[in-house]
Amino acid sequence: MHQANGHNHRRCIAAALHSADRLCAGSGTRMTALRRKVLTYVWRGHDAVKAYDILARLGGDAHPAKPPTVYRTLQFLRAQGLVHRLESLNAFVGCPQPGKPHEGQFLICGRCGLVREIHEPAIADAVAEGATAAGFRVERQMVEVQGLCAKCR
Amino acid sequence: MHQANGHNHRRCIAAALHSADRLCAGSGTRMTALRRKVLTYVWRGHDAVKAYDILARLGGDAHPAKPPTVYRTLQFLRAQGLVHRLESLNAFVGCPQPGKPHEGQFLICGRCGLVREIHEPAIADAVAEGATAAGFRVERQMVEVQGLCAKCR
DNA sequence: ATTTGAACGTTATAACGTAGCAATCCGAGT
DNA sequence: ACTCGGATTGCTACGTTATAACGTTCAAAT
Repeated sequence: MHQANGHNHRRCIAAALHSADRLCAGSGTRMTALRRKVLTYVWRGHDAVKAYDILARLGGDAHPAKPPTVYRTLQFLRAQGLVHRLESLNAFVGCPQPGKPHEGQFLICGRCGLVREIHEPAIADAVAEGATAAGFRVERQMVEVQGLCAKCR
Repeated sequence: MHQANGHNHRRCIAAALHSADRLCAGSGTRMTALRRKVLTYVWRGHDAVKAYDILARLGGDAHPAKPPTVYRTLQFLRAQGLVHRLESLNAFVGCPQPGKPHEGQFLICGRCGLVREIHEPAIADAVAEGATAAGFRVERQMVEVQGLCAKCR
């Protein structure tokens, strides 16, 4: 436990929480207990998390949380760049390098659920160029790749 | 009407229906009245269509259609390559060049809703290369760009 | 201590999508 | 023409994803 996939996952979680504190301090926002709880759960692994799974984790059975609680919190975390939404899965994943604004690309393993975020300028540039050639002004790129990760292929 | 955006849109619809007949004939499937109706509605313009909008159009108010009818039909049209799903919009759009299997990219205008499908090998290649470099085996690429079209920018 | 805006709670509902089974259609083979 | 079997469509019911609107609490700054 905490050692799966050849890495100490506690470090991943700790790094995410640390980045969160840093970013909130920098943006004049607050890293509250709820936000920390949600971010920690998003980082329970390197796969994507469903909003309603988070929901079920908050408050337990007796006092379940309501959808807006989770969606608001996720929106905050996304605004800070701490979490990304995967459009093709309707799910969320922690950003391993928050802080720098970036056009990330996501590799999604259909077998084990692993989500790997990469930042290839060649991809972003090709997309920007293709869009520009078609007369489009780009505001946001969404690049998601379904496939098999190195371990599962 | 039918002349908006500097083109005769009836030709777009006619071309889509013709491609549909051709593809169905080739694949041993049937282009039924329902499928024709849905495809025609998807092609009512060059923007994306929501499943429940199609639903509302089928059967009218007195005898409304049910969700499975529409989703099944859309799935069929997607399998034939006649329609694509836009993951970032939860919506559907007609494919202007059905028949050839392809890795398309979608440019979505946030102002007028126009969806333009492009096929830039440079994008597909860059994505494939980035994924391969990360050890991933690519099965499906999803590239969707939000922005402003030439007219709206 | 009071103010004030952010954060969180709650109810209700909208929007999106699928499982499973029944009825019907339609074309191939007789 | 007839019938048989698979494809297609209809339907009920339900599951999943997401947001609107408003009330309450909390915490930092004056």
